[in-house]
Amino acid sequence: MKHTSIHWFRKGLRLHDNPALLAALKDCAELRPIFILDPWFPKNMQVSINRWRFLMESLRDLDESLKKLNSRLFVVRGHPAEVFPALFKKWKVTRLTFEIDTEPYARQRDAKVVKLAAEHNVQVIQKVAHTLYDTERIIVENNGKAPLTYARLQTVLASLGPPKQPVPVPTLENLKDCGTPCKDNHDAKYGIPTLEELGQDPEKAGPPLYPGGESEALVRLDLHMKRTTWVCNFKKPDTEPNSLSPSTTVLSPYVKFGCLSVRTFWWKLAEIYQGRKHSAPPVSLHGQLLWREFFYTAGVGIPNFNKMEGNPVCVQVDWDDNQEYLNAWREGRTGYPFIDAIMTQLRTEGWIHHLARHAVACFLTRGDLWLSWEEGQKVFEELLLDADWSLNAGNWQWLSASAFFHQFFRVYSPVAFGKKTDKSGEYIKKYLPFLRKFPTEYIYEPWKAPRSMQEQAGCIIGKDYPKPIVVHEVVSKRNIERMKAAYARRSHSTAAQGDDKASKKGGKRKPPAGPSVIKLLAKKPAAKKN
DNA sequence: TTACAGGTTGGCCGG
DNA sequence: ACCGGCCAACCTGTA
Repeated sequence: MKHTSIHWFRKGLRLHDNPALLAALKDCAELRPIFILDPWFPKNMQVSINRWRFLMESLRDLDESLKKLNSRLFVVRGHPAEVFPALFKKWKVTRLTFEIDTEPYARQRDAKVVKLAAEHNVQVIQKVAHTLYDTERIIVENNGKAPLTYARLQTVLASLGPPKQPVPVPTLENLKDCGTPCKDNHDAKYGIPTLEELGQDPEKAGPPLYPGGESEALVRLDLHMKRTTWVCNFKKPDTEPNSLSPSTTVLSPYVKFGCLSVRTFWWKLAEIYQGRKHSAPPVSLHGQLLWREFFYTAGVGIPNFNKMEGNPVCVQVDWDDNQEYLNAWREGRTGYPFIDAIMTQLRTEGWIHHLARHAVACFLTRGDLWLSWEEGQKVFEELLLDADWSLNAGNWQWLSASAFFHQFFRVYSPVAFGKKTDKSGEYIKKYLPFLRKFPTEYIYEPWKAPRSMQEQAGCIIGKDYPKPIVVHEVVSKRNIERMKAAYARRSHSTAAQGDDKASKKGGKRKPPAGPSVIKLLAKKPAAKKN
C-alpha cells in the first residue's frame, strides 16, 4: 500500500537525522511536510522578536531544502486539534509522522492529535530524536525516577550503552516515487509568515548574529569541529561569560529547535575525541549534551517541573513579590554594571553565556533580590533564542538552590565574578556604552567614583545610571539566612527530623503527619527501593 | 542507622 | 597564574 504521509515539523526543524521524516517516506506516494503556527504559543508564552525571527529563518531554510527534493513546506495556521481533521480529509491522509516532544503542552496536544488520527484511520509514527536517549527509558532504568545527580545519570546511561547513530539524510532517490502536490498559490496559502504577520516590528529586531536554520547549523557545527584542539580541551567552567564574542559554540539555539540533531553533534564529537586525549563529562562538550539530557529527563519525570508549588524536588522558598525589582533586573537597571550588561546582551542579542546566566539568576533569586526563580524563568523563556522548557526550569532551580544544587552559601558577587575574566570591563563598556569613560578601577562599581570623576565620565550615578538597587554585601548575607530557614522548614516536612539538633539525639523517628503529601510520596519510594 | 564522599563553574585572603 | 585554606555547612547517593 502506498501512503499519503504528513510529516509534522515542530521541533526537529531539519532533514538530517530525522527518523520520523524517513518513516513518512517509506512506501509513500504523497508527502506533505507541514509546520503548524499554533496560536497556543504566543498566547501562553512571550516570544521575543529575535526568537520569532530565528524560527521563521529556520522554516525558510527547511522549505528551501525541501524544494531541492521536489517538495515544499506547508505552514498551516490554527489549533492542531482543528487543523488535522481538515487536512486528513482534504489530502486523503493515511499516515502521520512526527518527532516525540516531551514537554507538557506538547504531550497533551499530541495525545489529542493521535486520537483524531485514529478516528480518521490515519497511522501515526512517532520517533525519539530530540534527545540522545529515550528519556522514559532512562527513568525506567533508574527505578521509575529521574536521576537527581549527574553522576547517577551517568551510571544509568552506562548501562544503556552509547546513544543511537544518526539516520541518513533523505535524497532525491528516496523521493523518486513520492510527490508533493503544490498549487500556484502555495505561498499565499501555506507560505512562511513575515514578522509583520506575527505582529512584530522588524525594526526592533537585534543584530542578526545567529541566523536560524539547519544549513546554518551544519556550517557552524563544521566550523567549530575543525578546531580539534579546542574541542578536545573544552572545559565549560573555564570558558568566559563576558568575552566580547562568544567563548562557546552558541549551537544551543540550533539544538533547541532541532536545526541541529543532538545525536549528530554527539557522534561528531566522538569522532574528534577518538584516539586523542580529551576532556570528559561533566565539563566537556559531550558533558554539555549530557546536561541537556539530565534536565530533559527531569522535565519528564518530575511533576510541575517549571513551578515551585507541587514540585517535589523544589525547596519551597518565601520569595518576595517586588515588581520594581523585577523590572529593574529585566531591563538592566539594577545599578550593577555586570548584571545590567548581561541583561542588555540578552535583550538585544538573544544569547548570553551559561555563566552569565548564573550571575543574573543568582542575583535575581537567592543572591540579592530574593524574587522567585519562576519570574526569571519567564524572562529567559521570552528572550533566549535557545529557551528550552526543561533546561530553563532545571537551571533556574539549580541557580536558585531550589533543586539539584544546594550549596546556597556560595553566592556570586555581581562585582567580583566578572572581574575574573574581564578585569578592565570591556564587556560592560560594549553593552553599557554610557559607562565607557569610567576608569577601569570603577567600571564594576561606578557609584564609588568621586563626583568629579562621574562628571568627567559624562555619567552621573543616580541620574544617568542608577545607584545599586540593593547593597550586595548586606542582602546576600541576609538571604543566606533566609535560605537556611527555608531548608530547615523543608527537612521538617519531609523527613523524621524534628528540630535539627534535638532529633539527632534520639528524638522521635516517626514522620509528622505531613503538610507536604507530594514530598512524602516522592521521598518514600526513593528511600525504599534503593 | 549512621557516616561519609562528592557535588561542572563562590569569594576572599595569603602564599 | 595558580594553589590551599577558610567561611559555614546544604544536599544525594552509597556503603
